[in-house]
Amino acid sequence: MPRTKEQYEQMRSATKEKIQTAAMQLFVQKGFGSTNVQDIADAAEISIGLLYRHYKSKEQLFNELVDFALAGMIQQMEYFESNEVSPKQALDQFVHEIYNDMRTGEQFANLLILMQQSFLTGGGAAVNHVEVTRVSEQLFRATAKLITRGQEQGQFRSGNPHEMVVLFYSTIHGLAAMKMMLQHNFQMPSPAALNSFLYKEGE
Amino acid sequence: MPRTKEQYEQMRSATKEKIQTAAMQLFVQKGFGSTNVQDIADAAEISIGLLYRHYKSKEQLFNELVDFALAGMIQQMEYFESNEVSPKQALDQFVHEIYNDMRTGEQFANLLILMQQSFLTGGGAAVNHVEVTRVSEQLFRATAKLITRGQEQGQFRSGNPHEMVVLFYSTIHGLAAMKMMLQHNFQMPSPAALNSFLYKEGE
DNA sequence: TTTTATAATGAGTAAAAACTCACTCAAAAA
DNA sequence: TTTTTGAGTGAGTTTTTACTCATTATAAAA
Repeated sequence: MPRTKEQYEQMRSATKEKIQTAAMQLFVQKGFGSTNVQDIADAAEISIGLLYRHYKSKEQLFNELVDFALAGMIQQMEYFESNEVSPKQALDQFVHEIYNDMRTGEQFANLLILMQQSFLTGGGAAVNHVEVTRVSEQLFRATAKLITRGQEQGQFRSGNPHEMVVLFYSTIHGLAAMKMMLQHNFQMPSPAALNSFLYKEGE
Repeated sequence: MPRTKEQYEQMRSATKEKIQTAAMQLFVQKGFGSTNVQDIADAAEISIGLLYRHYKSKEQLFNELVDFALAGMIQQMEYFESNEVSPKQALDQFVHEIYNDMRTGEQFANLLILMQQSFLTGGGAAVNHVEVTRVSEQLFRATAKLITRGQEQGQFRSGNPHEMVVLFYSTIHGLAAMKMMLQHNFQMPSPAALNSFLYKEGE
């Protein structure tokens, strides 16, 4: 006699999405500690009570968002490890995706900032922190292998692959931070500039 | 009959420094919102009361630390504008300082992270935010001029100077963030790698 | 119109955190 | 030994914020 299972399911997932969107925005904008649940509820246009029907704590909500970022990293890592395309193609694609996303939106930048915040958040009490570190290391290793292969094939500059990986992700992460700070004054550098330090001149 | 002015002054500045050191550490480590004044007082080995004799609020303390970072940026900017050395020398020196600081300590990285946090902190209520943006823009402009001069003198790669500046500072900032995240797993890339995208091959 | 299952509400509560203030402490000189 | 002055204290107060729960709203079907 009441609504169907599917209807309820649809309602729930709709509000969950509103919460996630609002929370992501606010956590990135103000930080975990300076964001309060009332703000999140207001931004999502729901009541605090409803927020707590979906997440048992502010921390759990934050963790779920971090998990999205982790899932994205794992997916990227798996693609790098699949060897479907050449190292240069793989990194060009990756940089291109980032470029497009960061020019037109902020999805990607937000996930990176959130990831960084997961290291601040409690100092120990919060978050799976360990999981984040583990996945990051995996992605770094996968990317280093890619670079090594690229060097063997002769398209990439020589240099310590691990060092190059750190520099690569630092640059991307730094761009996300700059975008957040400079807002509309931020001008995304071209993909070519972004990975020029990886490739030999002219490649 | 009590202590001299100088003695009191010395006592005050000693505790002030303890507060600043502790606060810097904690703000960078846990973020403004997740750091509480009790923690800061404990880390500085003083009472909360004494902390409030030096700073009228947690926010004011944070702002003073941000001001240190701003002062550093202004100093750097003035050096860039003084034209005491060639563009390449100026940037090489700068990168070298960063390299040394980030290999052996965390002073520099901490200031950058703090700067980023000044954008999160209240979302508007807190911090001089506007001041930070203004000084950043000034430093960016000064650095862009330096790059332009370097290009005219033929040592620098061609490319949009503003774009190169954004990439340059993004990379540095990203390295600071990486250092904070990876902790002892972080391996600082060499100065040569760091600014290779600025210079022509072989310069 | 009534029943029913679950979404949605928000005042209320408890815990945490920012901040105050009446007091003690320390050491130099009278 | 006493006086003086400002540093230093931390229990206590106020404010903020995370979280609860008794209650209401909704819409499909009987």
